[in-house]
Amino acid sequence: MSNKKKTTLKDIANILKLSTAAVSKALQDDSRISAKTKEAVKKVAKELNYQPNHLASALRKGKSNLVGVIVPRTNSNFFSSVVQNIEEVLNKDGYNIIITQSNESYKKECDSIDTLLFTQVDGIIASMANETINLEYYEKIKSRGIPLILFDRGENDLNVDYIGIDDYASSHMIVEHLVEQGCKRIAHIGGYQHTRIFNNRIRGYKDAIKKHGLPLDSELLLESSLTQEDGRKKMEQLLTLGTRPDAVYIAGDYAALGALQVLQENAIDVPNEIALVGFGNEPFTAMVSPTISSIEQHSMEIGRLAAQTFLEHVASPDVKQTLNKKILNAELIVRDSSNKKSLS
Amino acid sequence: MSNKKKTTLKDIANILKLSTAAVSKALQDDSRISAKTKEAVKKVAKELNYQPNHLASALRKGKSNLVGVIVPRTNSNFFSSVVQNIEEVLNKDGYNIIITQSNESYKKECDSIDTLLFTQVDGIIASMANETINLEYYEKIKSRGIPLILFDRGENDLNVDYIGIDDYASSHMIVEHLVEQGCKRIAHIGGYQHTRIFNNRIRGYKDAIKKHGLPLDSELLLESSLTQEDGRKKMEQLLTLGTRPDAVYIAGDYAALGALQVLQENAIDVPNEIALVGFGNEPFTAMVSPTISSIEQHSMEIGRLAAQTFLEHVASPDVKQTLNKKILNAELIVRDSSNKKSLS
DNA sequence: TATATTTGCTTAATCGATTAAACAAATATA
DNA sequence: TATATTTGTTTAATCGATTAAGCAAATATA
Repeated sequence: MSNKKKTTLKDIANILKLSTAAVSKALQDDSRISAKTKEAVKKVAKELNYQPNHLASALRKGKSNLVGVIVPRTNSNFFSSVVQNIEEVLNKDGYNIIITQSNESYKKECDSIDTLLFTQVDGIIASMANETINLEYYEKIKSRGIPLILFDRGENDLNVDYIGIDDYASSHMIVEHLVEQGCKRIAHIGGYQHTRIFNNRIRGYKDAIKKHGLPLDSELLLESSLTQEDGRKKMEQLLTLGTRPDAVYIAGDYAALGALQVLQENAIDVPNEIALVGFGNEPFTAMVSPTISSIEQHSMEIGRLAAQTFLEHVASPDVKQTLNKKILNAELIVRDSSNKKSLS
Repeated sequence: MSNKKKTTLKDIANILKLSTAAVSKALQDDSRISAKTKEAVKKVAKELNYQPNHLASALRKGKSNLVGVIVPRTNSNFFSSVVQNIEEVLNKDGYNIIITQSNESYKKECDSIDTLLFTQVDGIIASMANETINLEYYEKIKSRGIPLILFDRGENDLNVDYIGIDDYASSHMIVEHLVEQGCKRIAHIGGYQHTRIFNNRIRGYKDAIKKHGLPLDSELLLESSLTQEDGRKKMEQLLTLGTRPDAVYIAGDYAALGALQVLQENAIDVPNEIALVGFGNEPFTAMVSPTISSIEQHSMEIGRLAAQTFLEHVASPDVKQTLNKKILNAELIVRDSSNKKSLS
């Protein structure tokens, strides 16, 4: 029925009365094998539909040509796009990727790391879950001696390569933009303080507010999980304030969407009464009404750089990994939710 | 520096003056190994942070405990959710999954299949790319003798397990609903005719239209790639008709969104002038204004069933795979875009 | 012609875990 | 006491590909 027996080097060798070594070398175009032999081997290999057993060669060579990728989730455009570009670059160099999602859970992330190490990946490219504070499992990757590259959500303490945007500067851009729009009381719904990137956004927000001589009111700065639901909650909270803000900068697009919905339910004019800026440039920000201003993080470039960084490490394995940051400039996409001029 | 040498069975054996065989068996709790030995082995294994080499055991056992998953893309809520549930079920049984995306490209899909077979996966769970017509690569999976399970986008001709919703019945539900809303001229922007599920939706649409004695006008039935952009195009096309439809059923949510935007740009009242129904119940259908009615495909259940089906095959490997369909009932989520009563 | 080099292949070890088969020692049964 | 069985372990083969080392034949160099 189904030709279940996979053909091996041995099968080819038997047919041609050769050793498996000769066959192996022939398939690798070794210079010490004659042209006729190579030709014959390749012919038989094709006829028998020979597929090399990856497990065997990986075991022998101590190299699996697989790279693990860990993302918090795949159903966001940012991560999906990063992954796609990592794959594109690595495929060209003969690597394949294994994607795992942590679902923002620390436990799931640890499991993912174990799975990937278990599968003997040659390296790991990861963006950390929101929950993750304990770096023990990431140290495990390092101690395994394979390259670890972080993007977007990273940690300086790990002393590995990192690719991301300048979150601090992004906050400045946003505040600057809102000030230009005439906003005088700018709130920030930020991510978790303990996550480096969100902390940087918060710092950027604070410094930019100070720089422009605006009120840095503690009730204007909220910490959020940045889900759509929590965006709603935090916006409702802001609306209960004695003096409402006239602009809200939200560190994630999903939360921004939730916030926008609350504003609309309360018949608040966006952007004129309250302007809104999100972060991440998820496709839906351009779909909803009003469209939401947001920060483009250059996911494609991040993916490509992460992959290239891995390849560099493979090329020179003796170079010890250290903290090596590649910071990209983010871009503010101004849309209706914060563009008063275009509406008035 | 980094303890690069991974500890192997041999290391443990040397320390305890045992054979690797005894160590291997001790770790597997073999009944022929004494309690003391087991204890000693496990203690040393823990101290040395022993991690079994998956490649070696997979090679020897002829089983990798890896399952390949192929999806058209990961940045859709449907596929992301299916994948997540597949993973959940399989992890419990000691399997790990490798996700690959075809990006709706036939070539990429073939590459994915090669990668997965190369990685010696124990089975493949897939949803086919839109482009895919040639089934040669899928036959390759079958001839390899490993289980192949299809979901959502499948093909009867492959004679394997399939999990999905009843697309034909879903179309009936939608048409029925629109008729109830008083619509008399219902258009359908469908997917590619050659893709089975879209074909079924088209057949369902046609039959339901006939059943209700409505006009089955060829200009009301359009074939689309179902991207947001193409949704726009096709809706613009419908608006140029002499007699415009009073309802449009679109076989994908992204295309439905594009269509909605066109309607809004043309100041057409949705749902009263033209009602709209999408397909897939992507989260954004509940986010946009008006919210879009859509079909919920029970992604979680599909994922779970797909994984369970794989496990069943593993449990009884001698059972030959045949066409075995598990069809779930879909659910119509009525929202503002097609609910005239709630608005008037 | 004698020696050196190249060519083309084979032998055998290796990667690390698993497992069938063998075997000695301890214990049980007749 | 002699034989059978159980217990606990070792030996050795195996999975399939790779590769260092070896070797004979062909060709080149002195």
